[in-house]
Amino acid sequence: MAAGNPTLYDVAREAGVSLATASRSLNGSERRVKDEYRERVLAAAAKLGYTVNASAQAVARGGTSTVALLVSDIADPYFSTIAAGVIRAAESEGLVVTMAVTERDAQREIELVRMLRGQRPRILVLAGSRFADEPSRATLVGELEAFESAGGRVVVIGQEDLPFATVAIDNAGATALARSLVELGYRRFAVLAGPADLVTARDRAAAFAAGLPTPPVIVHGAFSRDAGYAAAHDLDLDGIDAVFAVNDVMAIGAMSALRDRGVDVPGAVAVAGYDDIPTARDVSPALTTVHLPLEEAGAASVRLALGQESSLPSADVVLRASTPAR
Amino acid sequence: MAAGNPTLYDVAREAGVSLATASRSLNGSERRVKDEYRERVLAAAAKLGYTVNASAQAVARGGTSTVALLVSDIADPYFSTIAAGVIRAAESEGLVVTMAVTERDAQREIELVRMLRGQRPRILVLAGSRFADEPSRATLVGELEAFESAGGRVVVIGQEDLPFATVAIDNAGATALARSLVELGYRRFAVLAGPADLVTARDRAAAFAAGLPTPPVIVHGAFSRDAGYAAAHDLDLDGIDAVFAVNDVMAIGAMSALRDRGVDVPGAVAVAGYDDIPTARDVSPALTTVHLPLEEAGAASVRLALGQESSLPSADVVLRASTPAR
DNA sequence: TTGTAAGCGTTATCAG
DNA sequence: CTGATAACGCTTACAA
Repeated sequence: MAAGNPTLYDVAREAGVSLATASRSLNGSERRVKDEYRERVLAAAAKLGYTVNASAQAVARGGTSTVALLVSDIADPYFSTIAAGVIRAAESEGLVVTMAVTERDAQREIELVRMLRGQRPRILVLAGSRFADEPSRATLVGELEAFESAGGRVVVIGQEDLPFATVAIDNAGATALARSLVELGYRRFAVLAGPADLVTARDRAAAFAAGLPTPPVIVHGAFSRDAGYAAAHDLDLDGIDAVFAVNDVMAIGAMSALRDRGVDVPGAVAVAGYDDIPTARDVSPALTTVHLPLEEAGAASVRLALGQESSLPSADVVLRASTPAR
Repeated sequence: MAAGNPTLYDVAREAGVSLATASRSLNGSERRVKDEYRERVLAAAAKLGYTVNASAQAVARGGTSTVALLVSDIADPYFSTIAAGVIRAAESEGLVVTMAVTERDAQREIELVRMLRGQRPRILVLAGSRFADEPSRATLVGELEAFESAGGRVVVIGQEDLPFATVAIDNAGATALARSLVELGYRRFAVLAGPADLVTARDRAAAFAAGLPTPPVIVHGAFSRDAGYAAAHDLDLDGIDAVFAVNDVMAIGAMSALRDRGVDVPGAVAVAGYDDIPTARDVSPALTTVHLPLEEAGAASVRLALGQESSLPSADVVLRASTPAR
């Protein structure tokens, strides 16, 4: 029974009409086929279990209906939330999403862009912050420009550091957060700043410092939960009354480390993060953070690519129990 | 400059060879082309910025190199972890992943399977538990059988309730968990059991009860964090000393609800979950749960489809601070 | 409105 | 080992 898929030709034959008529009834633009034929075709298609061959369609039409999404790590809630938005918006436009993971490797990212280019997606969405002074940056930009000049649209979710349409993720909210914490009575801050050359991490750390009367202690590390844990584990807490991690997963890792060290949070030191991932409200104490409209950003990226302007909610400080008033 | 992509024909012309030779140098099977030609082709391709058109390739070859992945909700850590595994394994085989989201809607799932079938993926992975007595089940099975008889492979991640290759997710670990809790001294249990007709939820609740000397209190609801919160919010705690939620996100929601109610966890009641999602260890108290090898399951699904048998680690009980000895 | 036939970009067969 | 050329499944002028 390993039949292979029925083709449009099979359907046409079964329905007793021409290939063209079958095509028009099934996929072609509106109302150009006599109802009787159309119905016969539909019936034949159903009977044979026909599904259109998207590849053949793409070749014939000279383009696909897919959006390619490139993320750093799909298991990270930051990206999976963005992905959810991209998929939701894409589906509502009848587009299918193909996805790849860079693992924050710039070289790998370029290879993946090339591979995804091969799919001829309509839209290519790049989520995930870039590293400063990346030698391969020019190659990446060249690849993306080639994609656009061949008719594709690229959209970046994150910072405005690539010359393409971008859905901006607001990192300046860290300044407002810093001010809020100062207002609550905190004075001596440590910042778990992530990688020194990751644009997002750098921007957030800088924005946070900008909201402070005096410079914080800065600790670098990776951008992950485990790095947050490690940094907080080794942190010299002397005189520190609040820790700001440049993203929530680090902040949550840090809270775990402090707990394991026997440090009272928020009694001895307060903790704050950035992103407002879903679990931020479920850790104990619930995590103060800056809410980012990530799902919306994902959805906005495909709308932007389609030429539909849409505005994002702002990034708002969310004060929770991890930073009570002093 | 809106050139459109260069075709293989362009490359061949630029290199001064035939289409066939260009194809063979770039994609065809190994070593059949004189080095000089091959190099000329490679150079021409690089110069023109050629990338193979995957759709055309698929039409010509009669098949794609993609794996289609269907999940209930990509923002849920359970699925995003599985997705990470699928993507990792797929990439290592040179396969690209396309992905869609069912939102736990059986009708939608069928539509998506049809749409994904249109992409002619090599492999179709279905993650996400099914509902019992689904009237549309037969339709789904028919669709999947058609896919297989046309040469595709379907793999289900979850329970053995569909007649296809499946990577089993072990729900029986709930019995071991129950026994562990009894051994720790707990006696009166409440189970946040999720939807009564969701196979996974039902299996876990039943398996848990099977490990108990006396029947627990059962509360149904949705399978989400918010449902866990709601259920725990309304739960009659009288005489209850431990709550088991059939997945971690519910358990974590429940912990938040108990905290909001002013109930001491684990002092007054202990809480346990299932899955061992990454945040399970970061909530406070850290959550006792059953560890599931989700990433591995995702990766195993594509390996299984490719005929490479691979075994999964077992589901293990992980005792943490949310269930101290009584 | 329908059918014929010419592509779309690749691969694969089959002679040179 | 190379090069014409016929598929592959579908869309879309162009004719009828």
